[in-house]
Amino acid sequence: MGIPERKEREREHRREEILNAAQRVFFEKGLQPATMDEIAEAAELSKGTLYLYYKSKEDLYLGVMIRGIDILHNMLAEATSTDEPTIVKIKNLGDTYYRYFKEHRSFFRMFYFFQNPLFHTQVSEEMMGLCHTGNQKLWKLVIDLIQRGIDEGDIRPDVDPAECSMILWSNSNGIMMRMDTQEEYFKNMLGMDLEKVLQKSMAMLFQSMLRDPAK
Amino acid sequence: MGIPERKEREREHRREEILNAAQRVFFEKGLQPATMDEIAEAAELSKGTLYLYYKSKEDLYLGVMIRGIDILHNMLAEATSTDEPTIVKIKNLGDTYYRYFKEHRSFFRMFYFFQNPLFHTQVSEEMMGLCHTGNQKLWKLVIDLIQRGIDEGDIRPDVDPAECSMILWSNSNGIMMRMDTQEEYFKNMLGMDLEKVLQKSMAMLFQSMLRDPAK
DNA sequence: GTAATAGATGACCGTAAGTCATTAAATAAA
DNA sequence: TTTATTTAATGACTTACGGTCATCTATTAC
Repeated sequence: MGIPERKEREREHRREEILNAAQRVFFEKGLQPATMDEIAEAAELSKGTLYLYYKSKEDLYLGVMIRGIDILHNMLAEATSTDEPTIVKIKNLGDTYYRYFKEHRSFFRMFYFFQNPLFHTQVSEEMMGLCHTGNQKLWKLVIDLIQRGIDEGDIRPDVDPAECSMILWSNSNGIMMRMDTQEEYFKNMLGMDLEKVLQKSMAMLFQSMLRDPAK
Repeated sequence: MGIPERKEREREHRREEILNAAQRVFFEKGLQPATMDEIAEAAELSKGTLYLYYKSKEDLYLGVMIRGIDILHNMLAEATSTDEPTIVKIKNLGDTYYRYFKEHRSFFRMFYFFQNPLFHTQVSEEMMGLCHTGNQKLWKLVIDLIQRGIDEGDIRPDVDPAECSMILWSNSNGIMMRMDTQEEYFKNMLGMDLEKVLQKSMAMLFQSMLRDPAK
């Protein structure tokens, strides 16, 4: 009796197809301007059908965002699976997040939203759970690596890995958000080259984590 | 002929009244859920009248947000108009922003929005200009103070005041955003006390700015 | 007292998310 | 193979809300 299995596969496939369509429309128009009718048309389905597969527009949005989280996680995992010293890998994390920002800008922008609690009022428990899982995987990856740096003696033992991750994340994210929306503004108003600010600030933060600031 | 003047005063007064109503409704319900009908009712006016005074819902939102910027600016200005040493004043900036976060949470949350470019599609040039002006005043206050710290010799001369402000802002803002939305989550998942993380990270950043890290 | 102007109103419009009765297709039963 | 049943898909419809505008009202000018 393979019918239920085949149906389940078909259902999964359709969910993916809908997500593909949603991704195209979201990336082209943005969350707010994208309409369910447009997504339905892109998916070559009726609007009603979308709601058989996803509870709400926000759920669709989160579905796409989770793809973005996975991509980032894969990039970070790859960047830290080399045979370089741990301290170099930690540096790689920052560079990789910046590369993600440059290469997957649309995904990066989606993270803005999730940040804002006012915009997930219609999200299903399931999607929220997936988001948290993905998020946790990201944090774990960074925290574990810093812990390893401590264990290996390159990073000061009084550094708290979780706190340290938070600081690195806040700094890079804050600056990249500015780069995304107001790069020109900051260039003109304050003569700031945000890319340089990012590099310098990350270097500074790394420096202050090191046991031996000579290196 | 004082009639035009009186009318102008009345118009200003009504604009303020509408903004008061909008603020009440936005603070109670949030931007998305708040409706123009509710604001009109709170202002004891018809919806059409709101549009005689403000171009759009987003303009109203920005009007309220600008109040929040002004409050923050006043708090920062006051915190740095003491006769303490400059280096202490810089420390005060961070503490004051945190106090703002605690005491004016609703205003702090409004800043999320402005951050997100997808949500000001209906904003008037005028309001946008006011926002930028307010924003600039904030940056100027911080940058000038850091410059003074350099001039007085407490802060390393190779520090770039604008870059430095950006780093301090990114860090504190990033952590406070997390505190706002996910304080419990980070406490439970990673055992992080975000308030402590904020204190420690700010201390660390100040430290690395100092000419003589002894103090 | 009347005309002209400015201010306020709320019914109305357009749009878009989400629903649901109906239809179509696929599977199971006879 | 035909009929019944379950499952999937549809799109017209409902609801909600931002924004508009012809109409009405009050104020000012003449």
